[in-house]
Amino acid sequence: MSSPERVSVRTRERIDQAIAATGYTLNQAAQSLRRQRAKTIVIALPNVGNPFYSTILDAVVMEAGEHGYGVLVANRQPDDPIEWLRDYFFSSRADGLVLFDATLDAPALQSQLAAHGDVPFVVVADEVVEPFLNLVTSDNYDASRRAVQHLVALGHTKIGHLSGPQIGHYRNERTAGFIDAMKANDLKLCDDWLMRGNHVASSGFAAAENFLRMTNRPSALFCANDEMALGFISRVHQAGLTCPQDVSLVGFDDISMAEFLSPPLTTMRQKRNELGRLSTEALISLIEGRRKPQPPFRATLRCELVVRGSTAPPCS
Amino acid sequence: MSSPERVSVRTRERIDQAIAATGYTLNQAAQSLRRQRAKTIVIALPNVGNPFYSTILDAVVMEAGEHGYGVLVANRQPDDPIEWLRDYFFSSRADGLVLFDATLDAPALQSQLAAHGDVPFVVVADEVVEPFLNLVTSDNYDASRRAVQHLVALGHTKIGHLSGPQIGHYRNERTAGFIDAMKANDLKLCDDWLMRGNHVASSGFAAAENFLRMTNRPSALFCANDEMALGFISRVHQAGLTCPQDVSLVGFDDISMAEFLSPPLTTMRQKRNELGRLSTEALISLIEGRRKPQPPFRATLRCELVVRGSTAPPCS
DNA sequence: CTGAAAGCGCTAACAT
DNA sequence: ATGTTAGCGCTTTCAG
Repeated sequence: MSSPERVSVRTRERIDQAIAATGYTLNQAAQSLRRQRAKTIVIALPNVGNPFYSTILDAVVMEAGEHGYGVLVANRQPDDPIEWLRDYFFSSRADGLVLFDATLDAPALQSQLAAHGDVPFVVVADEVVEPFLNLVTSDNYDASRRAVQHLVALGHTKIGHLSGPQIGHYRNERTAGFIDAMKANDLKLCDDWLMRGNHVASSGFAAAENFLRMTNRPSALFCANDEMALGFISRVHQAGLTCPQDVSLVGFDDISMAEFLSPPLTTMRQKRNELGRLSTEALISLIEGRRKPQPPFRATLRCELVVRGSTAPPCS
Repeated sequence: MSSPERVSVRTRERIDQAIAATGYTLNQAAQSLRRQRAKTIVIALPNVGNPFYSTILDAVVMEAGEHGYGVLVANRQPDDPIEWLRDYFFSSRADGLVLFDATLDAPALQSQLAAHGDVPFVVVADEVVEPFLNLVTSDNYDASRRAVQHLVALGHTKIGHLSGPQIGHYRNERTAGFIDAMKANDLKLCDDWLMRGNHVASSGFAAAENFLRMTNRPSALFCANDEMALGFISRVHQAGLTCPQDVSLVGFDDISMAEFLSPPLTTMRQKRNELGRLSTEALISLIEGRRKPQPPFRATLRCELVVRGSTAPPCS
């Protein structure tokens, strides 16, 4: 019975009593079958083990729960990720998708899902993906500019960048922001100082090897995420140099540990809770038809610079 | 059709063709309803955001996926956690539970679930919970002893301990292992050196405040997890002391970042992947009746000491 | 080996 | 305001 209003108060009471007495619970499987709605969403992550994603997952689960939705985690992709995601929906296991993986070909997925009855999905990514997709993102470009600005304000002129990977043909927003900020400040972009990592600590470690071999080193580095900054500091310390005396470092994300690193990490905080909450809320509105699919849902969250010990004026 | 053998090869072929042609996908909701099986398990975590749990979640999702099971994440508990978990099962949303939260009253949950048709569940916890429950755990007691042994071997005699919280009336295995190892080595247990934290970095930070105020400080500290060790180091460095010169530190877990801390953290590695995989495998066996509920499934995984830079012989 | 039919528990539509 | 019924898509049983 879905219309509580259609029944008299007295009957309602008797029903409630019976429910309490017998311990009745609605059978979700039957309801799903009948309603063609699973009250479940899927969240697809490239890697749950990553502390950045897990906090978001937290927020997604919270928000979904408040709307009575369960959250299925889809962690890794087999050979054909799109095929695999399709299954969740065509088998009516789930009503929608929060996609945290720009390495998936979102437009292709879109057309796949549309072919079988338009499953709504929301992308959470750093890149500004196709404008017809629902997207929640941070102001990566602008945040990166502000990160550089912070270093410039401290007096740095020799600034390097450790970027994340290039995703498909999308513009890497953080790298773009870095480059434009350097140009805006008339600072030289040295090719050697533009390094590429893949968002894990070991790639920061490797970049530091590089850094240490340089004869002309930058006095500051803007890292595209905190984990790479962590790896970088690790190697630098190992070589007997110290941060921020020998090199200032700005990270990105503000993972929970950033505050407790040595030195505490200056970083651009992403509102990860908001990313998770907002995307889930939008998805559920879409599923329940409260929001029209056109125009696409778009949200950009502002990042916030958190100044800690890893940045200081240059030493020379 | 569930018995592929009952049909002739030729018919089978025709069926497969039809499937390919029409893009048929099995409707999970209907199957669940008919079979009274959701092919879904629930994983209950105290906090997904914690990097320790998220890696395990990773493994659980993997293993479940290989058996065709989906994984629902149940993150936080409302007022009555047991009531709330019950719902997943009585509403036939899920067939079993991996419970990563010893703060839940597992025996009470057990009886609740048994009342409504015996939902199988497996507990993953550090404490040795009731022997009639299915449990996957690490050899926490023994691992802690070995952690102390490592410090003793380096020449430490003044050893402190930063413990995790006390869960219900269970014995804190790591603290017990620490105490027994100290006794076995005829080392003095100083009350001041026995501190309590709650597994988050800030509690390690707070413990270090304490440490710094001591007139007679231990030369080494065994922390019940890596995050507390991180917080501890952070505060100690801030005070101008260094690790391991002024204090040696052993952590527990070997979270992915431990290797990249400054100094790299010596720690007891838990096989978190195994914890996740094994518990899920056992749960699915239980669900599918391949394993009999009696005797309970019990597994204890050995931890492994990973020696890095945060431990050294005492300096004086 | 194949076809037919009942029914899992629910909801929406219709009848009273 | 309440009662009845058909049918969601599947599996299982029973008949051919």
